[in-house]
Amino acid sequence: MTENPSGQQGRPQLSPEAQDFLKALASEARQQTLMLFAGGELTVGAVAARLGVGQSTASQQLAQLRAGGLLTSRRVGKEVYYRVDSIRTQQVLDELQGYLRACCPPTA
Amino acid sequence: MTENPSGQQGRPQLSPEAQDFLKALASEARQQTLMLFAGGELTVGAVAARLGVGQSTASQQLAQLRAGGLLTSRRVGKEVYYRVDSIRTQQVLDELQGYLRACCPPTA
DNA sequence: TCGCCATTCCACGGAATGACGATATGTTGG
DNA sequence: CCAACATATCGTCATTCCGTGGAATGGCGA
Repeated sequence: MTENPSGQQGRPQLSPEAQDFLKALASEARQQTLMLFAGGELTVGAVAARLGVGQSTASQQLAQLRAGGLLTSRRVGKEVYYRVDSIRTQQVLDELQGYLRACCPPTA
Repeated sequence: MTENPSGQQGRPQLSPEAQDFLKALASEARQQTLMLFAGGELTVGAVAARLGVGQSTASQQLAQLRAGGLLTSRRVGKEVYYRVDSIRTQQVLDELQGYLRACCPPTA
């Protein structure tokens, strides 16, 4: 259990999205996946092909990145295009920065 | 494995420290641990007591947070005091921000 | 309606993580 | 030097995570 048996400790003040953001980026595989989007939009199939992984794997990774606010998706026909969500990414990053300042004031 | 047979995709451009930073913060338990330091310095024993975990567990968590650039340590007698490393934390955060901008230009 | 693409769920192995106890390292005091 | 204390490290075990392939579901278009 990564759990807290006594449950006495308070919970983190980070939003669930920020939690997912960190988890999404903490994986080297997902960092690489994210880099694929430097060129623009990509479909699930395209990502799977470039990474050399199964289609369901790609779909899951993309879902995690989307949950973390790093990607958005848009359905075009039968295909779904993913792309970077710069705005939300920046927002979460700002939240993170605020969290770190709150927890650890640059005092002495 | 997380390997890439084709080896075409480069490795992540994030520094090892930034990697550790993300991994350290991706854990809810370590987020809580970090919050303990809002008040100032703490020894390993104090952290273990407050978290209600074993001494070795606390030591390892603190080591991970230190590896990620979030904490520094200072030895006083037989005790080791940990505290937040605001400067390095900010540096890593900046690197992260740069990485995200690089991978995902706010194009269209 | 049929076929395609994507998503979701399943169960499975392997790798990584987290916590613990025991032990090693290091430091202070007697 | 030795004993006692605080920390670090090591070995082990349980749990979680990751990626896979396969199958079922849903949406959309021909």
